[in-house]
Amino acid sequence: MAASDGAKPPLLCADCFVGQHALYGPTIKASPHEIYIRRRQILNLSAQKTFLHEGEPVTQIFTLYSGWAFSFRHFTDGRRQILSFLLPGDPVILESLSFPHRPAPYSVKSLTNVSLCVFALRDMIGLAKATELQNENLSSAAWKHADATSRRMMDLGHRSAIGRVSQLLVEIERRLGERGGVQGNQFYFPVRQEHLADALGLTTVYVNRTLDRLRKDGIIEFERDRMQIMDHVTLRKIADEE
Amino acid sequence: MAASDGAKPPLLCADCFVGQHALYGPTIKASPHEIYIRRRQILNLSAQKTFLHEGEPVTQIFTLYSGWAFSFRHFTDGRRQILSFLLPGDPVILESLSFPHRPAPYSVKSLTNVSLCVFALRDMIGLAKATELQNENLSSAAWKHADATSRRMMDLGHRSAIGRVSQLLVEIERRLGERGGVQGNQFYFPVRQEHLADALGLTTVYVNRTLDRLRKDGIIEFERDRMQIMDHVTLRKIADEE
DNA sequence: CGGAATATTGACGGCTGTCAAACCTCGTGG
DNA sequence: CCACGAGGTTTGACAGCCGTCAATATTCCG
Repeated sequence: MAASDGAKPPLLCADCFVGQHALYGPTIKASPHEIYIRRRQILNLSAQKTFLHEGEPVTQIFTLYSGWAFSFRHFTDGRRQILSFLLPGDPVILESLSFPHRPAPYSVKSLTNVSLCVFALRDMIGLAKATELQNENLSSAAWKHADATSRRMMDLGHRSAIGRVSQLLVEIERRLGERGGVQGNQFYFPVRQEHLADALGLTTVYVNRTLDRLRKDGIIEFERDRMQIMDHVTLRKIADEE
Repeated sequence: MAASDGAKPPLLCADCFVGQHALYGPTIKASPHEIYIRRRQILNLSAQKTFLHEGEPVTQIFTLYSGWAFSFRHFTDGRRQILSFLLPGDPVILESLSFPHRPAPYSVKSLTNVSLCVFALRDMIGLAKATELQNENLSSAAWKHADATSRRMMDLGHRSAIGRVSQLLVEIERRLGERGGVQGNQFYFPVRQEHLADALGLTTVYVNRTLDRLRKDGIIEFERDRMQIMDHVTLRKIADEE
């Protein structure tokens, strides 16, 4: 099961459920000590803390052990675009493994209390080069992430509000489900409507109307911090077609 | 001056104006032979040919010597998103240097007749690793391209039609100008309104109305294959603010 | 308990898509 | 040299999605 909000990582990486599904999965299974010795610290942050800043040099990368976060960029006029939501187990700023000398292409902010396992970028580049399997694994993850982000950005210009919202819900449920974060048909969802608006290129008012429509049509149920999907088939259909 | 539509590259890379401004600039200046021996062929294609296919393995990368092309992806419903326009001198599928084992993340199609200098991906990876300066140059170019694409995709959700069109025109004029492709305030522009629509997430009808508005306001002039910018200040202002 | 953050609802208007038709340009074949 | 057809551009009428502005309700948290 995914680590819940505020939970602390185990002392030894060998005992870490999250790590075995993380970017360094191949290594941690074969030799957890290799990860453990590279973990520089465990960082516990409260909600609403920006711990990676767009444009600044990147010297550390992270694994989000527990809690939620999100990556974002600012427009010149101050609005922000949320690029992706980061769930427990997700790597943070993985791109820097491929482009170690480039400044951060986005900022990252905690949405809830989070625990982060911190690694020096230098160490992890060394690890990546150590074995071909691990290198392929990291490079593959970086590529998939870039691909998914680019595809989502594409969608913004072409889908209706209800399609965008549905797509995001389907994606989040899938990603949470892969790591045991879904109970029955509901899951923890600490996302405000303002965050949805910033992620989907909508206003909070229209996000609210769209969620309301999905609720009135019996497709979802939700309250603060909780999302429940009542009709997966229809939600997926809307996500694909609208 | 940039190579014009249909022009053929010189026999020797040492004589190539385009190459000196291309991704392998540092090497070609110091030692043009290093590039020349890696050029596998010169490929001449007519307009409307797709020469790189999304999802297929990448074994060759290109420099677009003359003519225009564009990169794109398809949505499940058949619509397409143009990711970027490729101008004379631009590298094609540069990302593969960073992710050599990944399939192509997009397709590329010629807009006019084009001449392409073709290199084996393997050879260029070798070149990149040969010197630190060249490696940094290539990595930097790949990163900048990814950054620009991501930023443009972001914009699509947040800017009005006239803002998007203006931004694209400003960008194209800038990129063409950097390589001598602008005469006075006008330039060759072999882009159909349908392509603009696919790049900007609009319909052709609305692209037409938007261009018409810019023309009636005295900001641009255009006809088939030619674009002229009459009022740079206002165009830039619209591109930035709307 | 009080204030801040978040969610909800209503009224209104504009931007943009859709559908359709006409027009124009260019290359091609007769 | 003209006729023709395909591709591309332009214009009109209309509808609907979504933003804006504003007010109110609700929940959270100190």
